[in-house]
Amino acid sequence: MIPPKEKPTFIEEARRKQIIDAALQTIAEQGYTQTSFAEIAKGLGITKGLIAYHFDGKHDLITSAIHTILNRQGAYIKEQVEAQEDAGNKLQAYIQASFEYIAQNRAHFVALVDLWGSFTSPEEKIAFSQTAYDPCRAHLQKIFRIGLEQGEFAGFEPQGMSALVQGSIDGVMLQWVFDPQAVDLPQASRELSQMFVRRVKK
Amino acid sequence: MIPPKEKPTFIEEARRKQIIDAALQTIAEQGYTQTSFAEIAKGLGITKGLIAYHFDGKHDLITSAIHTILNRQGAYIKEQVEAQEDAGNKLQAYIQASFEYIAQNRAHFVALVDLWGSFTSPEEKIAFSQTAYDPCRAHLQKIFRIGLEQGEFAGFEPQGMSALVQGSIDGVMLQWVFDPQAVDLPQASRELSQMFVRRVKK
Amino acid sequence: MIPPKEKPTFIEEARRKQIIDAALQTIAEQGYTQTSFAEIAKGLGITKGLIAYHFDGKHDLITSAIHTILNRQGAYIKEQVEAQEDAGNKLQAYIQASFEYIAQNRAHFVALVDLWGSFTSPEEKIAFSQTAYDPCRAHLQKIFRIGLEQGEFAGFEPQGMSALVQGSIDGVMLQWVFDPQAVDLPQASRELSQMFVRRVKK
Amino acid sequence: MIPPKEKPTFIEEARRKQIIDAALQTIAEQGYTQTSFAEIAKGLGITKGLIAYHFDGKHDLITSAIHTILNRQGAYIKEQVEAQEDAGNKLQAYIQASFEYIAQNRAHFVALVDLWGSFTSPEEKIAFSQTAYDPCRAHLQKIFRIGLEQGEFAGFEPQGMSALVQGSIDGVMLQWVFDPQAVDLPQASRELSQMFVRRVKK
DNA sequence: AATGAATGAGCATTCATTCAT
DNA sequence: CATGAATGAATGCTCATTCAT
Repeated sequence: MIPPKEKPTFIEEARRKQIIDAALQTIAEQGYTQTSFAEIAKGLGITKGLIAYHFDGKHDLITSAIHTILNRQGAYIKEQVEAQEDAGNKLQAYIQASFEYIAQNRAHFVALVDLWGSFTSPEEKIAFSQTAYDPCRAHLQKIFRIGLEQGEFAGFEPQGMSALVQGSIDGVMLQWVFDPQAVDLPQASRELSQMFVRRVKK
Repeated sequence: MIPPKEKPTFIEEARRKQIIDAALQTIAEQGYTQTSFAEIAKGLGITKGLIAYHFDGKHDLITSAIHTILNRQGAYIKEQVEAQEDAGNKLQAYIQASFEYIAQNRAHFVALVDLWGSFTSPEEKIAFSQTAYDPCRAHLQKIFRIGLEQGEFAGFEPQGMSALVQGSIDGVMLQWVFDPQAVDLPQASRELSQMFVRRVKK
Repeated sequence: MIPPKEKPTFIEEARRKQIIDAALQTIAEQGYTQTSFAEIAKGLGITKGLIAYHFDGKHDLITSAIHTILNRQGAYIKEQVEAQEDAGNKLQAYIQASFEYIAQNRAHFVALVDLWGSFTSPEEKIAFSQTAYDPCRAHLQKIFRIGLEQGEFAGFEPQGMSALVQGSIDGVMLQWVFDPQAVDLPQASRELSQMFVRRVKK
Repeated sequence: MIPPKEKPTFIEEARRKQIIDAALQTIAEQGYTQTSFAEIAKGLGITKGLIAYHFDGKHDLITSAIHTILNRQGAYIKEQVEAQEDAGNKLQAYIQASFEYIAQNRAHFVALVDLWGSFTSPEEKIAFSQTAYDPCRAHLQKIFRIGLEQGEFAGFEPQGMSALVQGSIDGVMLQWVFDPQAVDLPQASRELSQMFVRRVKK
């Protein structure tokens, strides 16, 4: 009897992480369409067969890579937000942490933007959208609800506002990802957090 | 004397437009990486050789498609902005026209997002960024300068603010492009234009 | 009733000649495999459709081009040989005229060498061989027979010797065609004609 | 430290040799322009992808094939020449070995002639010319210098004479390659070696 | 006589994937 | 675990050829 799912060994996990990081770097440098298994393998000094061995096809690798990026960023933001007590400071922390993480991991976001192109069907795109945006918007809504409940915020609708905040962060980030000289990121971070904090506060 | 560039014939222009539109539709439906000459040709009932005949390679087709999208949107926004007299209304018109055009041409923007993935080198990405963003940010800056000169606006720096406004529009649009049910576009349009108009007015 | 073969009009002949010359130049410059109808047409300022109109396919154009080269060279050599009275001088004239013509029309022979590659089947290759070599060897044999009959030449077999003379000319020419600096053509011409005249004379 | 070039495995080398031989045979039979990866693969019962796997593009395959031909012939000639003691016999051995090798490997030279057509730019042609001719002419010059130093040869200039000898061999070979019935190869071999030996001897 | 739009077959090349070792 | 040989489908692109105008 073959067990259907062995728990991954240590070396297995290490390899996967190593391959994902190499993939992200290659995608950031050369673009998704130019990133083949062979290209990733070359950068690691392994063979492309080994990548196929550790991942269940290209789709699995890409999906894992995306989750890695989003999880790391999500964890960083969560940490910063939880360090703040009141809702206004939490919102400010959310926005500024988002920009901070992006600024320190530009390659990840260059890759992420490219990876959007790896989804073909509308269903995949919607699934990716939910993976990427839903946790973010849900986090923002939670902050908004805390503020509203505690009487610190007022006069807006949490769901719509979460899309606005997240969108503003992403849109500004995008310009910077494409051309770092086009946007002054710290300034944009300050301005956006001020604007939105003012907007939602009583 | 041989003229270096004959003016294109009527049928030439019609075919190019037809192929570009088909390409945009196919990209929107199936994604850039799945969009081959064969796929586009199949949808049009022509051969892929004909596409190669009318375009100087895939890069030319993609570039032409991008310019088509951006030019059409730019023209629409310009028209709406110029219909307004004072700077505040111009800014509001810019934001709302951006969303209106996107709402009516979702496929174009689904395609546009995918086409980001068609650029491989950092140089190409920066070039694309400038093609896409520079005219938009320049237009916004012009509006801001008018408002500042006429004493209608005050207390901000036009260059940074233009990146913020454009980024907020794009980021919100992006969520809607990926999943139309995730964002209430008209509400986002109103909210954003109010926020930014308030921010820049004296 | 449609007449099977109209006699070619003046403009028809002029066009064919013009196209053949352009084809030879393009082949010499860019190689046979890089020489498309479109390339030839571009150099002439006409369309590739017109080439197809005047020639019965690519094979016809190539064949015509080869005949043009060989006829021109053959006529020049014949003229030089006939200007000489005795067989030894005729042989010398043949060899030196061969080199002279080649030296003044290098592009034609660059093209000719490339055109060998246009024949696919062994039958075509043999046919080309006969077209190219038979008249030359026949001409040489005629000179040899004159010399033998008049008692000027002796001690060899005309058929084999004609292949040797023609081969020596062609082989030396070939090195010069590939790299003009590799061979001193006038010196080779003198040396070869001296060697062969001595060999066949009594 | 990563070694820049691993030594090829046994199977790798065997495949390369197999593919090169099949390529030469196909080129000889059908001509260079008709010889596609698909055609070569079909003859071997493998896929064209495998050819692309073992060779770095068509240019690499062609270059390897040419070197294979020239190296094999060069080795054979060298062996025959070195078996002779004095310069006159070395020269005779060179000429006769050249013809012998050609006679036994006609397909290789049919292919070689066709492969001239695979070079497009003048630079490539000159490079090929040097690859093909320089070692041959250098070998001949070495023989000539030995003869001159030992007082066996006299009255000629080694460089020019080497081009003449090589050219005569190639030109006669060419007629035979195109049409084996057009030339009596053994007779030509004897005649040429006699003529040149007489010419260079004191 | 000449054009240019259109075709369709063919090309080298790329690449995720499979699998015996 | 890891390799490297092998596959086969797909891709962008070229080009001689056809034909209505």
